[in-house]
Amino acid sequence: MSGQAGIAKQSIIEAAIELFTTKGFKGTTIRDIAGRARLNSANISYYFQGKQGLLEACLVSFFEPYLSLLEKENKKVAWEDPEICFHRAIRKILVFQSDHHLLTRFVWREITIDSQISREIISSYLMKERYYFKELTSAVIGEHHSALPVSMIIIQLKGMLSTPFLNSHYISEVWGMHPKEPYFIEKYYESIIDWLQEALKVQKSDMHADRPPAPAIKTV
Amino acid sequence: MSGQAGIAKQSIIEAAIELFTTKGFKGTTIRDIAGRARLNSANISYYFQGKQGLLEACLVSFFEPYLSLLEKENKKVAWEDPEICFHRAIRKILVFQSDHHLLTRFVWREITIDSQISREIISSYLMKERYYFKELTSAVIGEHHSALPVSMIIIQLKGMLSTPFLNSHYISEVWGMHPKEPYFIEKYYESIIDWLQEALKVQKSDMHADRPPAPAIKTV
Amino acid sequence: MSGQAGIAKQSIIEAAIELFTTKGFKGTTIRDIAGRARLNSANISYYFQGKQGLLEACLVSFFEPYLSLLEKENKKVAWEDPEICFHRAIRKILVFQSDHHLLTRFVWREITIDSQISREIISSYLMKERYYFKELTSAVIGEHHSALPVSMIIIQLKGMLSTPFLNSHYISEVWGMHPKEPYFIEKYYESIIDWLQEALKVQKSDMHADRPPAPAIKTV
Amino acid sequence: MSGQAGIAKQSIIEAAIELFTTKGFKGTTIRDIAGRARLNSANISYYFQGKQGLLEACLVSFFEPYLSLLEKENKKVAWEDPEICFHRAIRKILVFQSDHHLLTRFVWREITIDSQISREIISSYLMKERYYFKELTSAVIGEHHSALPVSMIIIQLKGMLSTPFLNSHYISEVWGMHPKEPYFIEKYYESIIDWLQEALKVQKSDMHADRPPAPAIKTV
DNA sequence: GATGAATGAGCATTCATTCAT
DNA sequence: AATGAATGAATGCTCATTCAT
Repeated sequence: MSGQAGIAKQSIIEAAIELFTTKGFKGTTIRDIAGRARLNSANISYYFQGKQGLLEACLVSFFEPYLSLLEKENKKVAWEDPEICFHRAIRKILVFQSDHHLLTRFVWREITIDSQISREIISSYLMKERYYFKELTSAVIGEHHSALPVSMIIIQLKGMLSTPFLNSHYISEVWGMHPKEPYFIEKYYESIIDWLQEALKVQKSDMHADRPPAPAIKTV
Repeated sequence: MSGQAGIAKQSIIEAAIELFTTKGFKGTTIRDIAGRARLNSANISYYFQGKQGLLEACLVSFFEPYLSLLEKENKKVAWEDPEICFHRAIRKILVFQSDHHLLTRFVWREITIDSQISREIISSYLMKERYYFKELTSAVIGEHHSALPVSMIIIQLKGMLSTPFLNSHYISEVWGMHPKEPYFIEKYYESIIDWLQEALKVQKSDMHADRPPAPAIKTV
Repeated sequence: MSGQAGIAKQSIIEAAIELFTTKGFKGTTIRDIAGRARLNSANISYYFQGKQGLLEACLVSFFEPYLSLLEKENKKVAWEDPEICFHRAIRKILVFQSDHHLLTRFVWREITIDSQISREIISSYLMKERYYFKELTSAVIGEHHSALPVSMIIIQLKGMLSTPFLNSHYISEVWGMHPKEPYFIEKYYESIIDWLQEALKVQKSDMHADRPPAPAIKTV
Repeated sequence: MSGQAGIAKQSIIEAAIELFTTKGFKGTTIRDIAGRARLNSANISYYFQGKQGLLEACLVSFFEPYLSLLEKENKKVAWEDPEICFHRAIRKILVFQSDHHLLTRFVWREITIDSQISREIISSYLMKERYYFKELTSAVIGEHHSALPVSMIIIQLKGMLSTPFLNSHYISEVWGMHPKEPYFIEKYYESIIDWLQEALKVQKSDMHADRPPAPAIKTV
């Protein structure tokens, strides 16, 4: 019984992720979802207490394993080389996102909309994510100064991790392959590590000594 | 008359950008927009031939100056140092996006939704963007090989340029400032240049000779 | 088995009466009822062949004992003082309605709605009620004329008998007690009898000889 | 313009009253109403902010003139014979209810349902009604005791005034005429006055001296 | 006999759009 | 040019009912 219902719930979530991703949350009707899941639309309200509940279920199905993954790597720092842990965390995140590339695109896009998402839920998830990134970074650089300030590293890292999934069309055009393909993930992982090693490099002197001055442009 | 109408059109676009950004395109009603612009909602259909037309007007108001900017820097490569041009282009893009941070967030988010946007328009804009980025990159590295493949550079650059605007909440939390503030833009510009210089470095030998092997993780 | 089922049926009816009374028939869902009766909602369709059947069961549970009561008093007229019988009938009706004050409120309200009730059932019940009232009245006044025409007596009596239950909030406010309380029923019974005795008084001459003329008001 | 809209609003209210009365509030769909008013159903939300708003408009359209009528007669007590005022008030109420017999049936029925009506609105209207009835009664009996306690007079009066409209089918059967017909209203008015004069009769001794004892019936 | 899953019809409501003025 | 009234399609949701277990 609960097994039967579980299958229905799962098929609804899968249909929802696909449609939410391609058409947006607001652009998807529960009839669309029900049609794709080959169920009656009333079941969505029945199982998830409404469209909003379904959205939250989708978000949870992304954030729970995502943060659990980050937490796990964070704990290993205590007895393993922090840099190895950090690299492995990045790799696992890429693989996880690749395995759930639709959901990933949907989540990182939809949280940029103020409404329609219970901000409290999202805020707490993002706070945890930031915390884990910061801890991993700190563990690597220790007492030293890195080439980039920690806050900048975190922001850029976050951008790098989500970019392929938010710009999948772009990547298809440039690479002729979908961002979920293992080969792309592998290459992309390598390029992030390259950047990260450079960014985390311990500094001895003034960090921007030999950079040419920025061209002057006036802000409006 | 056309002056009066021009003012009305402009105030509609401004209201639309604000609301589209915070509530999403589908989540915004034309009555919301009309209310904020202090106009009757029938005017929107009147001026823009419907909500869809308003959306396209917003996109055009972003992409036209954005691509014009890129094109201009691209032309200068003929008689100026390509690297200077590239850096200046990056700087101008950041400043432009900062000046129109709401619109920027809206555009880079909304184009990840398949529906509701005339794909032809978007595709051609993005194709041009890619072309300019590729030309600038090629102009810098010339015949040589860079540390990163050109396609990877372009993807990461694109991610870096949009990340602060797509994750403005995140940046507020980490930096205690909004991504539109000049100080942030300045620092962020510097960090992109650092990364770009590293990425464009001309290679003599195998690029990944001394990187530790990636930890093995099986993809599902 | 039928004992078990009987208990279930009874608990459903009790829950239904309570909810139908406070929320109306249409305003009550069978899940509400099932929830209150601590049963699965499918049982209601099972036991009563649908919500409509449950409604009819409720109506029957009111009208059967109500009319049986009236019939009984009507029969006694053959060998007892008709006036005593009439008074006793009124008393019993008040007590019966007091004992089932929720059901009473529900029934007298719901039959004023044309739809949703099998009119035939209701009509035949009300016809019987009218018949008994008329017989009782006739038995008391015999060949004579009463102060009020019989038809008027019946209508006002009907109004008086149902008023306290249809206006229970009103009575709570005025009396500080619920219309189901014995003290109120007692006083109310007395006032009806006072009115009835006056109304049934045998007339010798023109019945309205000394009433002041009604103030003239034009009907729209 | 506002004239046009006024006509639409009025036709909606008229259709609503008719349908609410015969089918109940919950049993009436806004499409029913819109269909009868020959308008699109969206107009109802447009004009009345939803079905609930339409309900409230109907209630207000009953209670405002009803209470205004009562208030007016109440004021006249200062310089006219209170009994005349009371009788005239009763007459006007009957005429008003007769002129709006559907609305009357609907209102006096629907307020017996707890839900779906903003209780605060109703409560304040009923409180005023009670107050006016009490004032009129007190003005007539002055310092003396009436045959019936004031609270009992008010409750019975209320019942008498609403009974014909709540039991219109009943009256049709008994009288062969509809309760809205002037002849019925006239006769009914007379019978109320008869009862009222008896009830308000000033008492000299114990009021129930010669009434036969009530037959004993045990309450369950 | 009793239950939870599943359904389809129907609900109030929203919304972009049209149109007469 | 500009507006308020009016519309119809579509949406999320509710609910009585059915059915397999």
